[in-house]
Amino acid sequence: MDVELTERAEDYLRAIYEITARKGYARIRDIAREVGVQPSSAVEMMRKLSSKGLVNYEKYGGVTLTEKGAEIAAAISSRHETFLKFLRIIQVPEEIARRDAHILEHQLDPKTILQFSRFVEFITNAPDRPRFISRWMELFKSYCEEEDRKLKSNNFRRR
Amino acid sequence: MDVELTERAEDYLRAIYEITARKGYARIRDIAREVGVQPSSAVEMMRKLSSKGLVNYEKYGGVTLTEKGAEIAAAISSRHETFLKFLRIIQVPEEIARRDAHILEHQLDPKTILQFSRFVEFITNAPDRPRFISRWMELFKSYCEEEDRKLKSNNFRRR
DNA sequence: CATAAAATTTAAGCATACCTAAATTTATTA
DNA sequence: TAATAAATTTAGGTATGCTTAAATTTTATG
Repeated sequence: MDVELTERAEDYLRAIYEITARKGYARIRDIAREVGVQPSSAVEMMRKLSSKGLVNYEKYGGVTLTEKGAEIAAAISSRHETFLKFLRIIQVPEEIARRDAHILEHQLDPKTILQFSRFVEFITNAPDRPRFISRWMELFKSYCEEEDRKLKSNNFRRR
Repeated sequence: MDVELTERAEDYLRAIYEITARKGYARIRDIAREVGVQPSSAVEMMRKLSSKGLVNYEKYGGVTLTEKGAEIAAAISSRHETFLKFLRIIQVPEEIARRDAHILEHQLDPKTILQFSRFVEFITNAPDRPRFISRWMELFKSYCEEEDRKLKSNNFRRR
């Protein structure tokens, strides 16, 4: 039942998932742009994903996800969201967070991913201790700002 | 000044760093075992790292890190420690944490790594708020245990 | 010290995934 | 609708990093 996927194959799947969510299907060109490769590379990967039954791909036709492909892509996408939220919590700037969430979403042990998502859940939704949590976030943010100030003044001294 | 390294090259550097810390030098066999490849693959990588001036390598001789190599390896190793500590904080089991720290130590943006280490610092060393922090850890741990109990009883019901 | 065992290296090959350039197909527009 | 433009595909290559098997070198032992 389980399909072995390379990190890169997962990147392509998530890309297709996001594009099809927007416009119903994905063209080779869209996929290539999203993943950051040349169209010929995207074609190559479509053949592989198609042979694994994860995408519907016909030469010169639009690409869509099969049921199996969509299921896997949704899981990847959900992991992605978890890591994005997590990076925001630890105060990583938005643009960097978006980039690095892509890296985190691969390879980690399911248990690790589970713990990441519990952390996010604990921080954001902890239902009966909101004051405690908001205090945590507040303190961590102040701590980071203080550290940033230290960094800046160090840089200044070095020049 | 900066050297471009693949993820894999970093793995080898850290392996050599750890082995030499233990016994002063590393043999091809040690490196291969540590990285989890065949000796011939390790030889191949030694040639590359040597050509970049990161390791001292002579055919049939022990491998050591150059000054530059040691500097880079130390940075990688420190990142590794940060992620290991982090995974422990979010209650990832030790064995999995050791494995996944290797994955996290690559590719992430320096700012992201900085924020991870600040988080660890904040949780473990926050000097003037130890009661608050130990309370945080305690609460998060309870939360995870509760969730684990839920998982178990769900599994039980499904059988 | 000769020889057997162990370690290392070389050689040849494979898989992934990327690229450019040329060929082909599809879409657009004059 | 014919010609041109855009998109896609194919072909041929490259780089990384891995493997096994054979050759070589080093180390250990009878």
